[in-house]
This record gives sequence, C-alpha cells and structure tokens, in this order.
Amino acid sequence: MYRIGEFSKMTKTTIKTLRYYDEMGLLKPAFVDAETGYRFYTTKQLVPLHYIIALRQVGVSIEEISLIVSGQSFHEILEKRRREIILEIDSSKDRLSRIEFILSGKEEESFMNYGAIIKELPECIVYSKKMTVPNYDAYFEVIPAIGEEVKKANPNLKCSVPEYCFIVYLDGEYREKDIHIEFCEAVEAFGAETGDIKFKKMDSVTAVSVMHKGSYSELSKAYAYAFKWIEENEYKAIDNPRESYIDGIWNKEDQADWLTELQIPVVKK
Amino acid sequence: MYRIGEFSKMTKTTIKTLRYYDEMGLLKPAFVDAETGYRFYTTKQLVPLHYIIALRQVGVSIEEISLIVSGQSFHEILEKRRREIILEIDSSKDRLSRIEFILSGKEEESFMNYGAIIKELPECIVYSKKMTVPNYDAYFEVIPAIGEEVKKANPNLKCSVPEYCFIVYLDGEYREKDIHIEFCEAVEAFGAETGDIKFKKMDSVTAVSVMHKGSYSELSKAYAYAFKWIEENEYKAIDNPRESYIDGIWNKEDQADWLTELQIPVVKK
DNA sequence: CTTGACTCTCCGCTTAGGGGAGGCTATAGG
DNA sequence: CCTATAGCCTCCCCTAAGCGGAGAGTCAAG
Repeated sequence: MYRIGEFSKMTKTTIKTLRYYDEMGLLKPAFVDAETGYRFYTTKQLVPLHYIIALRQVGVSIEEISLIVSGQSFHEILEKRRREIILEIDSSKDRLSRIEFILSGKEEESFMNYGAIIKELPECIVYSKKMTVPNYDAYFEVIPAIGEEVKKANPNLKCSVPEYCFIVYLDGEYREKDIHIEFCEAVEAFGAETGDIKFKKMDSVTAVSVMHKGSYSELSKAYAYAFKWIEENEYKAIDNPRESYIDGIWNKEDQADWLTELQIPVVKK
Repeated sequence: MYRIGEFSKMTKTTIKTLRYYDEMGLLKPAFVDAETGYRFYTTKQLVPLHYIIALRQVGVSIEEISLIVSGQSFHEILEKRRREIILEIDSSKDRLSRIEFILSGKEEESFMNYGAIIKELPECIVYSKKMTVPNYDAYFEVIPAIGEEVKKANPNLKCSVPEYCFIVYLDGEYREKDIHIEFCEAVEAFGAETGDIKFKKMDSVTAVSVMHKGSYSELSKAYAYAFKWIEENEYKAIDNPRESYIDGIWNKEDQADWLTELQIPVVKK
C-alpha cells in the first residue's frame, strides 16, 4: 500500500491527476481511510493506470477511456480517434501553410490589407442579369435600372437583410473591354422574371474572402493576392469569383472609403 | 449602422463572438446606445474584423491578436505560432502512428497487456554492480548480498522512496547464459564504495515503458512488443533497457502477480 | 395593442487538471 | 513527550473561446 505521493512518483503522474481520476471513477484507490480520507494504492493499480496513460497519450478523453475500461467499443473509439487526428493534422498543415504565406509576404502590408479568410457563403436566392459591359466603369450606370425593373414586376419582393449584391465574372481571363458579367442581388424569395432578369438559387459554398479598400482601379491587386493565396495554400478555385459591393459611390464620396469583398469559391486540394 | 444580428450575418460571425470580442476589447462596436445597450456596427469595422478572423483561423489567440492590433510584435507572434503549429503536427503524427500501431495489433491483447507509454525518468543516484550471471534465474540469489554489503559500508544510507531497483542488460544481443548485467538500486545520496559496488548518477532520460505481468519466462514477449513499438513509431533506442522490479518472488507467491516494468531510453527519430 | 423577432445582461458549462487556502495527519528529531 | 515539517485532505477558483439558456427589455409591423 502506497500513499498518493509515493504512487505519484512511481507512475510519474501528478497527485492532482490521481485525485481527478478517482473523482471521475476512472481509477479508484485500492483503499481509502474512512477517518483521514487518505488514499492508498497498490501495485495492482499500476497496470490499469499504465493503460489509462497510454490512452491519454494518444489523446483519448477521460470519458472515452471510461467507456473502454468498462469493456465497450474499444475498436470504435480508437478508429474515431484516428480519424479525428487525421483531421487535426490536415487542419494544422493548413494553418502552417497560411502562416508561412503571411510571413513570406515582402512587406506585411499585403496581409494587413487583404487578410484572406475562409468563409461559408450560405445558400441564397438572387435575381441576376447577365450582360456585357464595354468597360469597368459602366457597371454602376446600369445597375439601378435593373433594381427598378425587378421592383416593378415584384412590388412586394424584398432584398435580403443585410444586403448582398455582387457581380460574377463570367470570363475566365482578363479583359479590358466587352466584359461578360452577371449582376446578382440576394432577395428573400423567388419572383416574376422580366426580360433577361432571372431568379435562381445559389447553393452554399466555401469561399476565400479578401477585403479591398479603395478605388476599383486597385482591385486587380486584391485578385492577385487571393489567387496567389489559393495557389500556395493548396486550395482550388471551383467557380467564378464574386465581387461583393459593400461601400461605393452610392454611399461614400471618398474613394478611400469604398469597400469591396472578393469571394472566390474554393475547395481544399 | 447595423445591429448586431445583421453585422453577424454579414461577417458570418456569431453574435456571441461579437459580444465576446467587445468584452475583450478586441472589436468595440462603433456605437452603443446608452439607454438600450444595443450595439451598432458600421462597415468600417468589417476590415478589422476580417483581420481578426484571419488571425483566429490560423490559431492566434485573442490575447495575441490584441497585442498585434495594438501595433506590437506582429512578426514575433506569427513566428512563435508557426513553431507551435509545427510541434502540434509532430505530436499529432506521433499519436496517429501510435493509434495505428494499436489498431494493427492482431488481437488487441498485446496492447491490453503492455500498453507502451512514454515517460520521463528523473535523474537519480544508484549504487550498481556489474556482473556476469550464468542464467536468467541466478539474479535474485545474488541481489540480497549486494544490499547487505552496501548497508554495512553505509549504515545511514537510505533507498529511494518509492523503491527503484532495476537491472540493465549490458549485452546488446540475446544470450542464454553468461549474461552480462548491471544491478542498480536508487538511493538518496552517494556513499562509500566497496569492492565492485560503485555509486553513480543516472541522468534523466525519456523512456518507453511497458508493463509485464507474470513469470519472467514471458518477458521476452514484452521486449519484442516494446522494440516493435519503438521501430514502428519512429523512435530510436539510445541506451540499454532497464528491467525494473516491482513485484516478484520476494513479496508475491503467485507468479501471476509478479510485475516488472521495462524501460527503454529513446528519442524520437 | 399585441405579437414576434431582436437584443440585452447574467449565469453556468465545456477539458483535464493546476494553484492555492485552510486545516488535519504522520513521522522524525530533540 | 513536544514540536517541526512534510504530506494529505477538501473546497474553491481558474484556464480559452465562446455556447446555451433564462429572464427581461426593445423595435417594427399588423
């Protein structure tokens, strides 16, 4: 019979831990003095404790160890744990890659400015109109008219709150003029279609998101950053990028206050 | 100005999280209604929040983000985080390997019986005697005499509590007879040496530990298990194995109750 | 005026123990 | 036999980053 301190030294397990295992019912002392409350352990308990430590060292939780010790589901729990660890490794590698990407930035400016994140875009209903515009400044002149038209055909239809309004670039490559785009605005429900304005459901998707502050003339830098990020962190773009307008000419005078979010649907390679 | 619910949807951040960041001083709302306590956010806050999310996604803690936001130690913190992640990956890989080793066991018996763990053996002082014994049963006959001899030369010397008594195998390979061993017993201090009994300090070392229950004739299975474990989990034995005696002929009649711990100093490859 | 959707604060909960306070117990030395 | 010291006990609070819920106040629409 050993007191807790000796047993603790024998097993290289802290006294706190032994008391905790006692409390959790995982390893009860062989004997507890009813008067003093002193716990006493025997060498017989070395084996189960050794077993518990072995499982703890591979990350099995106390609760799961209790299950295993009670004789059930040894194999299932270890298989589950195995899958969890694989996910942990994947996640850690992703983080490592992302950190190294940040650290590799020439000046930390690019991360400061754009700070790519992964986010889930929930599914939504949008009305959309595909069009070809002559140049990058022509968007905003045609957009208000689309809104009017939809409102006329669907007087009760409301835009999503918060607003979600974006353009999808349908051209794979860069173009200076005759740009093929699709204008989308999220709404609460399907409505009547008019002319070439269509309603559709957009499925939820995982996207990398980058914030762009300022004039649209600098947007290409944000694109470059985002695509480099995708490449170097082993993601793969699986759809056309969305350019989501948050602040712009319609509510901010100063171009420096304009805010645009780039969203590029991706999957991990 | 957006209320917390809208801002939450815009940023795909939960309300709880926004309130928590407020409480932590990481992201204060642009305005708080003094009467109702309602928080209001503006699009200006999208950028810092985006930045915070980017750092959270690579595992930077709130506290560290606060430091970074306050303008200090951006690079150091990310470098530190990078090193931490590398350790996490190493640790996860080790766990994965160990789980798969367990799962690959033909019958789960071997793990049940031996359950290898890694433990730190603290440094200790021992008296030791090297000897060559004719066979594996001859150890215990000579051991009591060694104890007597040390006690005679050092009447006040005490053995460690708990006791730590082991044999080191000095032969690299297996031998049936004329086995070259070193008997060691941990004591509290250095003492006078007599004959071929020497005192020495054993440095602390990391070892894989395996428990063997029962007769010594089965010990070789425990050795086999331990060395296979070392091999397959990418550790490397860096010293001779220790066989630490816990229960044996001296205190247990039934051989089934004998308990021996195998300790093999290792490093991770 | 009411209903329902939002929001607020406050409290408890999560893992596997760690740290410490205050008090009792065991043992060795004088 | 007394005392100093080490060991042990229970009880309480703490961790990181929020999540869940209770109870109460707020806001807009019908």
